[in-house]
Amino acid sequence: MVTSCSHSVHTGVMSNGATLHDVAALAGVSPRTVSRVVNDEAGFGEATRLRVLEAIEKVGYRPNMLARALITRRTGTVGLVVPQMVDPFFAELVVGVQAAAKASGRTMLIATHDDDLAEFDSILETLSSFAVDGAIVYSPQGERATLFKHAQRGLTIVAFGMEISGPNVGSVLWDVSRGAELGMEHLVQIGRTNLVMLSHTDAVNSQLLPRRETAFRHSLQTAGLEFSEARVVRRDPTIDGGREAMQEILAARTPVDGVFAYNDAMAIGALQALAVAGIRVPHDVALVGFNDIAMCSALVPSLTSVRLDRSAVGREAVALLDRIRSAPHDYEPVYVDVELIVREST
Amino acid sequence: MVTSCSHSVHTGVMSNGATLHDVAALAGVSPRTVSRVVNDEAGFGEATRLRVLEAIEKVGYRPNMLARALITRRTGTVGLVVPQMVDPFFAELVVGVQAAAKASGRTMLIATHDDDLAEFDSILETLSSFAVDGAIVYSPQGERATLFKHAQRGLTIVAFGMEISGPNVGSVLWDVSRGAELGMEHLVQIGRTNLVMLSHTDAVNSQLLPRRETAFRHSLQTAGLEFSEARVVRRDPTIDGGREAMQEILAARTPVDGVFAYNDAMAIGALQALAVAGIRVPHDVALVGFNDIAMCSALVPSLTSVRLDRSAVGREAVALLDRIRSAPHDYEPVYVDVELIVREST
DNA sequence: CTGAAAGCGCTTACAG
DNA sequence: CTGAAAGCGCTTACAG
Repeated sequence: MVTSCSHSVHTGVMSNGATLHDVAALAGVSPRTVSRVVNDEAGFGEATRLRVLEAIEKVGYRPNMLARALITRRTGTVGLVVPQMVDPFFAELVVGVQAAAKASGRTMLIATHDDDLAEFDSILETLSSFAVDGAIVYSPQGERATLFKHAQRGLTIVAFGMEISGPNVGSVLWDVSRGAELGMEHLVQIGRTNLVMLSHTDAVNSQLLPRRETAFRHSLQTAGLEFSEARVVRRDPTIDGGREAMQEILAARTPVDGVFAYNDAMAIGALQALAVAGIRVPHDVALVGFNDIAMCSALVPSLTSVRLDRSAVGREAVALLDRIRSAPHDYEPVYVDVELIVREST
Repeated sequence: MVTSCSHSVHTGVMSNGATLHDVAALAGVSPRTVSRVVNDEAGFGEATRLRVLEAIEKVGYRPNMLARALITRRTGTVGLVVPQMVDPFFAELVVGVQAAAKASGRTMLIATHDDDLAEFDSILETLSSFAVDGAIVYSPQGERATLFKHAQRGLTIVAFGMEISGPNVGSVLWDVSRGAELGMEHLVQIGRTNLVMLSHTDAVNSQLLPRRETAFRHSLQTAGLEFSEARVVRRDPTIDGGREAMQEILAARTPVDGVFAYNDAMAIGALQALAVAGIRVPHDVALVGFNDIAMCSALVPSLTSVRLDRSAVGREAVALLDRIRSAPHDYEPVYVDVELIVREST
């Protein structure tokens, strides 16, 4: 009985090739029976099962997922697509989704689109062609058409941070406005009245970005505090941007005892500018960040920030993916709570 | 002539299915000819080509990579496997490899193993079964056996940060010891004589970690400075760990005017501890970090650090992958230069 | 409890 | 310049 692998027996390298046929031949059964054993289908004798298992072991058989997926259209894999990983917010989001994917027994493959729409499209194309069980995505600039296109072609998609739903596509969001209000209410509650916001340069043009600014204005109004344009300074959402914005506010001698930052990076920059200027946090100025990246608790003083539960986000995304797959109807967007984590900076 | 797609014509959802056959039928040619056009094989008339292209457009045909890869064993995809993404060092390494992969026309799929060997093994298994063109990996704890196993089964592997080579596996490294020496030589050169090191807790047990400590001792010796155990404090390689280590040194009243940190996170922690203690950087104490994460230049004072060129690392890794694939012989490990980036902290 | 046949969507020799 | 046949490695009805 010949039981050698199909490929390159003589090369020595890459014993890549044992197939169902090789196992079947060695075990003296049909490929169909080996398939049954491999997939735990039941409908075979215990003796047969042992013989097959032994043969599998002997030839080092591993099922070819490509062949399997070509038929079943399932791979036990989910794609995760984010803009980038250098921002800790996304790096930590990945951890949350990863945990959920693992818990559901799936391998997660990650890709980054760097806010490039063509790249995003190409990534979804690749994931589609690999027959991933679904894609969990953070769309560039909240772009929708690409999502609908791939969903319509058969890719199950869950989008983060934007409201979208339709055949084969759903979304998981968090209430950014509510988060911003929590931060602002906290500043008011601890007695701060001269509040400023360090905002994102693009906050005026984008679909998604202005929500924190709107919440800032709204919260001032609710607290009976006065708003003026001088109280919002916009820069890149980075440490450098935050430092510059804070310096500009100090240079303009705008009265300030409370700062709300677009994100934690800007808050860290503000912390530096305040330290250099000899202004004490929180004694003279209280400071609130956004996202609660891991570094917030390691800063001196540690930073009060708005947290999104990334594990919850991951769980909800994977769960929604499964619901859509089992019945591809429209699903309501899922909301995940945000909370304010109060630390030394306030 | 019937030209409808193979699947679920009546569902409306998921027009997933146009195949070579559908295109061929519409264009009035054989599937073989469509395949030629799709793959730019040449050997067909211009008129035929146009007719096929039109048909492809009309039915929305996209080649099924699963079917193609089942035969060709190639996918135009490379896997990147790292421990995690929360450490900016890895997040930034991903950027470097991503750029190189894109430049070579490939899509990169990333996975994280979280230093779990079983997870690492399973990820390589998945990548293998997807027939990626190769895997670029940062092995957990420098583990080798898993790499050899998958390489032998046919997966082309390039490993980071460890010396390994063999059939189907190569490596790209950087000289950590040299980097540490550069940092130490710089501290000595600017006149610092009381040097301490903030080291990694596990630096004593591991294969990879002790190199920086060894370089620290060696550099002291070269400079004619005295070494004592009190001059090395080990903690978690985090901001908190760095702060604690620095605080311990200050509390012990160990004379110190120069600090070499295991990585940038520990250096940031040290910066905080020094600031709280009212010690000026670099006037009283000079500080050198390791890895040169992006944040180094945004700190106040900005942090001198040992930089690894992540773009170069990415390029070398992808290039080595191609060389191994084109001729799977043993290749010498590739070394990438490290350099010291001097900033305000020294 | 088990197997022979068809086929997933494509490419690879081979023949004209 | 073009096509009919075989087959990549597996699963899915179907038959016994």
